[in-house]
Amino acid sequence: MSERDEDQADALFHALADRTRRDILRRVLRGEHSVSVLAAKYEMSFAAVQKHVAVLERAGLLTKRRSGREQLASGDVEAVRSVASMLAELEQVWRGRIARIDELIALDNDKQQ
Amino acid sequence: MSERDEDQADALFHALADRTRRDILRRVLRGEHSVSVLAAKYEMSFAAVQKHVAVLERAGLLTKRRSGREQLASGDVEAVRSVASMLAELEQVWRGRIARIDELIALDNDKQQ
DNA sequence: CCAATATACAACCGATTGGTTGTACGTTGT
DNA sequence: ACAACGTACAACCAATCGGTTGTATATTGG
Repeated sequence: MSERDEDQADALFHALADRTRRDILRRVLRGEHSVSVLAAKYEMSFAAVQKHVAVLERAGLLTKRRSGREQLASGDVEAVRSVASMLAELEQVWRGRIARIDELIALDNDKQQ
Repeated sequence: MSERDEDQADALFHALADRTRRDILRRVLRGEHSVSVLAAKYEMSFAAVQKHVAVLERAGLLTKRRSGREQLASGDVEAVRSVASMLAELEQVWRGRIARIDELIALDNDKQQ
């Protein structure tokens, strides 16, 4: 695994490790939302929400599109899938362990016969 | 989604948002490793690695088992799967958006006929 | 034209993070 | 018995995080 991939993984998991950001992500996956419309949903300053959006954007989990004075944020499902595939990879590592255990059991059965 | 679930999600994503911890998780998913054996693999102090293991343990991504003076850590694939299912849920949110777009297209086609 | 709106960004703050060293304590091998 | 080993945990530190307020800039509606 390359250094770039690890940086990307750091950014993705970090972005997801905050409930406000996960909630923003759910909203923008549902459809486009301007930053100020998003900000209105939370009991924190506009600037705070804007920072959360920026973290999600840097991780690639959402993209922004200008429309007049508004900035419309939209969730990127491909980035979500890339995280899912990292976890699938981890599960594969675990499957290898089970396969090795099964192999040992099989060898043991052979011996006993 | 309950507050407890959100706390758990915070802990899980935070635990995964560090490359050393992801690497430790890969190793312990492959099989049991003592904390000191894990510590030997990284260019940082034993205490630092021990803290990383503790973060993974608190998130439920690994469990420890005492064996004499050693503490054997083992990865928990169920916790990995629970993260994967959170992402699947996000992807479902996105699918709803697509479904609504398709619906609008269908309505538009009806009008034009 | 200009007041209101939407955004961006810097500076600041307390809490948390990821690392260190040092100390303490149970377990083990000789 | 005791030195070496494996672990736990506290105290500390610099850097980052999640939040704030304040300021600047571009766009819009009346």
